[in-house]
Amino acid sequence: MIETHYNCPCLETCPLSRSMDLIGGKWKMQIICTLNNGGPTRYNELKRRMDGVSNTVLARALRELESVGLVERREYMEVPVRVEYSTTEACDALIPILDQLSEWYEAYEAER
Amino acid sequence: MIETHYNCPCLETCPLSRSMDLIGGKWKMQIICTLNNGGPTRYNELKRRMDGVSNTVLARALRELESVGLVERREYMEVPVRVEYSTTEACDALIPILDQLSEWYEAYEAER
DNA sequence: CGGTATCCTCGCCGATACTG
DNA sequence: CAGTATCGGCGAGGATACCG
Repeated sequence: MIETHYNCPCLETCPLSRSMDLIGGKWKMQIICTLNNGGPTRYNELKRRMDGVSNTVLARALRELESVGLVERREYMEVPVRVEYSTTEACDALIPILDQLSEWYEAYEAER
Repeated sequence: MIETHYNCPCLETCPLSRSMDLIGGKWKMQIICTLNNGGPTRYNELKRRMDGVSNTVLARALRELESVGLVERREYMEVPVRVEYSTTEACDALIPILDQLSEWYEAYEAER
């Protein structure tokens, strides 16, 4: 019998790892949840709701999420300027999966 | 109209964040995938299949996964000693969700 | 209001050597 | 074989000040 290599598919191209590259950071899931719950949200309002995040970090995470198409940034030419962030369709498709992950954790914790 | 606070549920007790505490590190999902694909696996065999992980890091991740009940460690009193790692039931319940996350990524990537 | 610029810290990750 | 001990770097995360 020839020794087969059951190498983990989670190497360079693993879609699971790639997913985590997109939503893995410390705040990204929280941003997604907040935008999903509250709809389009202005920058400072988002920051208030996320209690504890700094400007540097929140702005960076938002830019990254926007650059990969998970969050949409809309700038309204008012004075003072108004900027609203919201989830994209690609992001919305992710929500049910995150919900299941939450449910899994609740069940996991209940049995411990 | 009273201003309601749609504060993100993803604060201290958010099950989503707690899930990530369990499986978030750099290698943990890969360990889970490998054990799920290959069944009970010995330490060095696991290390080989995970191509690139060091002893320090793999052993640490395995201990953490074991301590939270996602991975089981079985030590057989042979000479030389044989140790096999496998997924627990709680971990198995997670697999379908991770599969969905992978599928989401494939769809996401296809549309970009 | 909605950020950027700058600097810093801390802990994850890892290489290497060693051991029961 | 299956790890632990030790040390180090490096980058995500963050505090603070400032800007268009």
